[in-house]
Amino acid sequence: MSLDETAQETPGPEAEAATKHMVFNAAERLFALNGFQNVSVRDITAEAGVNLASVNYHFGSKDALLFEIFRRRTAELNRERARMLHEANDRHGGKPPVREILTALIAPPLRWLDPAHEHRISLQFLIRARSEGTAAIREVLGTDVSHLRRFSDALLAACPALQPDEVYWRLHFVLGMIHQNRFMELDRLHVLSEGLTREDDIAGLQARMLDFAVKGFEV
Amino acid sequence: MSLDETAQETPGPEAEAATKHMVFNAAERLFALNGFQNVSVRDITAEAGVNLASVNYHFGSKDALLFEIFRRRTAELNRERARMLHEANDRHGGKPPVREILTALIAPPLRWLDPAHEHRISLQFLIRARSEGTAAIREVLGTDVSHLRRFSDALLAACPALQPDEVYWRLHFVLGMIHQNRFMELDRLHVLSEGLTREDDIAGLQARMLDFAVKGFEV
DNA sequence: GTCTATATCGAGATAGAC
DNA sequence: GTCTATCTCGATATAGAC
Repeated sequence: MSLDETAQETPGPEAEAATKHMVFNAAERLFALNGFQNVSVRDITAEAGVNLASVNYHFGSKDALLFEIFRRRTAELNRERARMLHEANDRHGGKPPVREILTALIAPPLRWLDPAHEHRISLQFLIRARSEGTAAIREVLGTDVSHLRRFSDALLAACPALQPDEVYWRLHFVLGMIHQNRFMELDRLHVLSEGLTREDDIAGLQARMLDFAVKGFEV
Repeated sequence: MSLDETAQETPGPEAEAATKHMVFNAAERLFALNGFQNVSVRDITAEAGVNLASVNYHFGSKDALLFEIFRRRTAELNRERARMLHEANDRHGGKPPVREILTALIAPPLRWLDPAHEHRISLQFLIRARSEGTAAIREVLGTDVSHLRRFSDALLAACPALQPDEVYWRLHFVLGMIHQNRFMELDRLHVLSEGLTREDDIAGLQARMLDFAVKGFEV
């Protein structure tokens, strides 16, 4: 009486949800690895082991599928970051130091990057969607900065000696460091360093990124 | 007796070269602004004001055209960087300090970013091609690290107190900062800072990036 | 060499049977 | 709800006229 088999043979609400999830996960994985335009609806449904029409039935269109993955993962990542920032606020009476703020910004995506983390591929998807995404995604990225503003405001408060534009620029630099964590760039680093860099040592990477970024905010 | 008109009406070797150049420039511009897959051969030839078949006649295929633009611009950028590194070597007896090395890495792409520079769009193209490019481009990027190695070697010599893997990671971070200079990211920064950041002040940006990066290499 | 017309292909979306 | 078969479109590439 395997639940899986039962679900597949007598499709009920669970089976519908299961199919939708399989499409979602297959699409995210393929988009992350090969890019949006290089992945066809046929690739996705084949990888998921479902019917060709599933994408349009469950999501409306390939574009809408991409957008829904982007929305969900962005919300998840931002939620983790916001929670860490909130906790840092609580610990420091509403005015956390730079290192704590940057930790809230950096730690969640790096946690996702861990080979043991279920969202390792989601981070690759998000970084890719950011540059290759559809017009709708670029729209959102370009105009909705409310999430980032929590961090820039915190940094402004933590760096009263700096000109505000300086703070924004340095935050911009840190974001560049975070976006550099695609498989492609990490592989290239591995080749360049001839294996010296241990890309799977996430704790070490986080410590290095934080040290680098925090130093950049000094003076 | 306009040379342009003559060239168009009696196509000679100059006209052929002119057509090829127009295709090259139109393609680079459209690829940089809209991405490779979103630009059709029809878009390119229409923008260039030439015949639809020109792309295949002069370059073989759309893929080959992309690769040729990538090759040419990469070579130009690397040449500028290598020259600056070479000059820094000359000024410091073969062992330049970190700031000079990072200047050689950062200054050329930032010069291209200047609105007054003829290669402003080429830099956008290069950053985009790096993430969205074809398999051939990713191949080159992933395996050919000879150009980067000149910089990592110089940094290793300039930072004897650091573990080599530390140096490679920090170089990786700086590359992330450089790749963050797409129009999209700069526009987003402009929105976030509510216009405080002056993205067209390239000298200021270079000073800020260098200060940030050099601090990151301290200790 | 250039251009028009077209061959060929693969994509996303969908109608209709079950 | 699911799946098969198909519609329709837009892409690259190319053959052949000039």
